[in-house]
Amino acid sequence: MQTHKPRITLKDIARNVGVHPSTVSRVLNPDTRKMVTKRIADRVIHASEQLGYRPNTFAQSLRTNRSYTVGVMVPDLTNPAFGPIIKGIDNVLEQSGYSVIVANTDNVLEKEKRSVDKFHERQVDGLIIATARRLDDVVTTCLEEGTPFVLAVRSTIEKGVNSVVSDEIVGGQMIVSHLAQLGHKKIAYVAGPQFLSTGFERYQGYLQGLKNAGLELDEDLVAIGDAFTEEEGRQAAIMINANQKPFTAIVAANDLMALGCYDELITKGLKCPDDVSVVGYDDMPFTRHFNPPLTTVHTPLLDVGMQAARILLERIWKPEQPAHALKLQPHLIVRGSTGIPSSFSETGTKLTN
Amino acid sequence: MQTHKPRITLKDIARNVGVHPSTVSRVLNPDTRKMVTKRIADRVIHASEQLGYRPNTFAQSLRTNRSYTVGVMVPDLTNPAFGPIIKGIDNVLEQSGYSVIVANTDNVLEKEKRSVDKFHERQVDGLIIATARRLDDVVTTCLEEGTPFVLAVRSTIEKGVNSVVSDEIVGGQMIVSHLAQLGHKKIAYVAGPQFLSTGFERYQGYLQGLKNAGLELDEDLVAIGDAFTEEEGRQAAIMINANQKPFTAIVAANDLMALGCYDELITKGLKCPDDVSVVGYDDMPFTRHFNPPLTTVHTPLLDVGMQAARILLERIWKPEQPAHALKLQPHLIVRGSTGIPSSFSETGTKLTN
DNA sequence: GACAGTTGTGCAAACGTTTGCAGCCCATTC
DNA sequence: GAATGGGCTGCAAACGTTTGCACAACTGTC
Repeated sequence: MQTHKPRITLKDIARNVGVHPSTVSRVLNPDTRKMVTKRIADRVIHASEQLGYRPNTFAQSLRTNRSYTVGVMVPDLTNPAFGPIIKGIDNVLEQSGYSVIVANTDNVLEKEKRSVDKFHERQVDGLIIATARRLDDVVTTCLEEGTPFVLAVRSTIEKGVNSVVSDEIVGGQMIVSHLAQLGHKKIAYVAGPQFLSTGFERYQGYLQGLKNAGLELDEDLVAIGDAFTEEEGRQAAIMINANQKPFTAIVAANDLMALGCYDELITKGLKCPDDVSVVGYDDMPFTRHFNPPLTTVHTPLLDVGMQAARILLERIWKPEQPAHALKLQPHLIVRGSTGIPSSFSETGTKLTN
Repeated sequence: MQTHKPRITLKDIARNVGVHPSTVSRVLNPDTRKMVTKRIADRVIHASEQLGYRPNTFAQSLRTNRSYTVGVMVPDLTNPAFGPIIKGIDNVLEQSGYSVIVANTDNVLEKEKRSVDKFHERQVDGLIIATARRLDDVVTTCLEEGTPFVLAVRSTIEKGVNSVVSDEIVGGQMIVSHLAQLGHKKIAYVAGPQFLSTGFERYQGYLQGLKNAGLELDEDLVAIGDAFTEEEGRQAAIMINANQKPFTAIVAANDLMALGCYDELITKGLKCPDDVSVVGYDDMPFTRHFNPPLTTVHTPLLDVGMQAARILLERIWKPEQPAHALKLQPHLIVRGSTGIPSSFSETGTKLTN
């Protein structure tokens, strides 16, 4: 039967010191402390810490309409890519006294809406959205309602939104350029969902990369997955294989899908990179330990989180500022999953069984 | 220049319908709805959704002293083990209308204290703590203050705390038993921090496992890392190697440390599992893709999160209930990193270079 | 010594809910 | 028809802050 300590309020301190609660409030609030005599202020401060005063954030928020709270929406917490992002966000926000509320939406629209509703109810001061589709209801309503928010990782087609993403198109190009340089000519593509900016733009990067390298697009070597998952990656790889066209490399829209490709290659008895090279995207944790270590594009996830948080803070402070669309530069990390194409598999012989 | 919609309050609805705000409140609150006539209730509900009413949670919380918010403390969000846990927590809590505030503490005590302070200020209804040390100031103060909380993954030595963990001792035993069955006799151990229950109990399980198998402990084959990280795992493996005692298997206190061991084996030119078998712990995402696929103990991380959340809810509802210490059963997942010991490496020949 | 100006403090309203209490109305009962 | 009682609704206080305003007490000037 534990007895909860009774909450200490401004009134208690005031009574203790012998002043009015409003004076105590002024002392304890940095912005107004200068209004009150140092002598009294000291006594108030002393009393407050002696009594163990903790402001009641509800009362504060009710009065001021600021919650010092931001909402973060992520599609899937089991995807290791999102841990670092949240960590980055938390890092910078907690330093400014903000707390982060997370919501895992499982990529389902219904949940996203519910979450953003909940966030509104809770009067978050701002939102960081990592779930955006290229055209996204949730985002447009946030825009209309004037909620400060910034997109992370995924952007939308509309302009004038705060966002911090990595330059996916450049990333896609880098990959193809790397493969072309190794001598690959038949480069398959396992695309991510085209309704996500990441899926779409990486694919655009791939197309541009082909053009740059003077290679031609073969649509039989492209398959589009419905989600950024291992399983979808595997299915896409299966579909490409089913077309019976020879290829020496396969680039996947993210690391998870690349893993799916690994699986399919194994079941087909193909060795990576000897028979076919594979490259992923994201450089999520531990990709270097995969078998083989995955060549991928590194996106600075922690930075994405931190920058998103910084921009959000700016918007919260001065909402009228123009939107800030930040593009971080990705870079290619070459590991063991890419190599010189084998003339063997290039003939397609092995692919048909 | 977006014009924020003015907030709709109970008073607005009341005026609209022509009743008193308190009546509106009673209608909108499920527990009290039955108090008011259906006819009026319907009109209130209609008006409320037509006006787009959103309750002000601050006012509610201020009045009721319940925030429908819980705090979650994790040591490191980049560790993929914690994503699933948080997801599990979020899943069950959001269904009951709770929001989760996360704090990443980087394993530093200072931050943990700050976080828990912050949580108190925000009047969270409960805490889920995944950062606990075996003796932990933060936990004991929470206990004294009567804050409802439950430990996840890591427990403390004191009894009478709510917790949901996996049975680490059994897990440790299973590993040794598996290796012994394969014929291993010299089994090294890369221990985690002994001030964490996971580190400590897994080691105890290892010791017990040796005893069960009739094997003797060789302290030269044990090294203790200061953190559950790749780097610490590598360092520990280096120390064990430095002792120049032969061994055919090495069990690491978690998957990350096992990866560190992989690295050290590679630099020593040893093959896994041909020369030495390696076992991890946790079965974090993608371990099956490692090179070689890591034999490990699966701890049901998602379940841990979900159960922790459920228990927390129970405690919030009826705080006087006795504490609930839940132990989930782990199970061994055998993959490619363990095999029959080679008599070759057993002689220690290769270990000395 | 009256005045204006400055500085510091108290007063009270307000933020939007919830909830015990009081009172009204209507139906039921004798 | 009066009394009893039960079902609905309104009233007002309270939760703990913040903040515009009023006011008191000084300081300095003419």
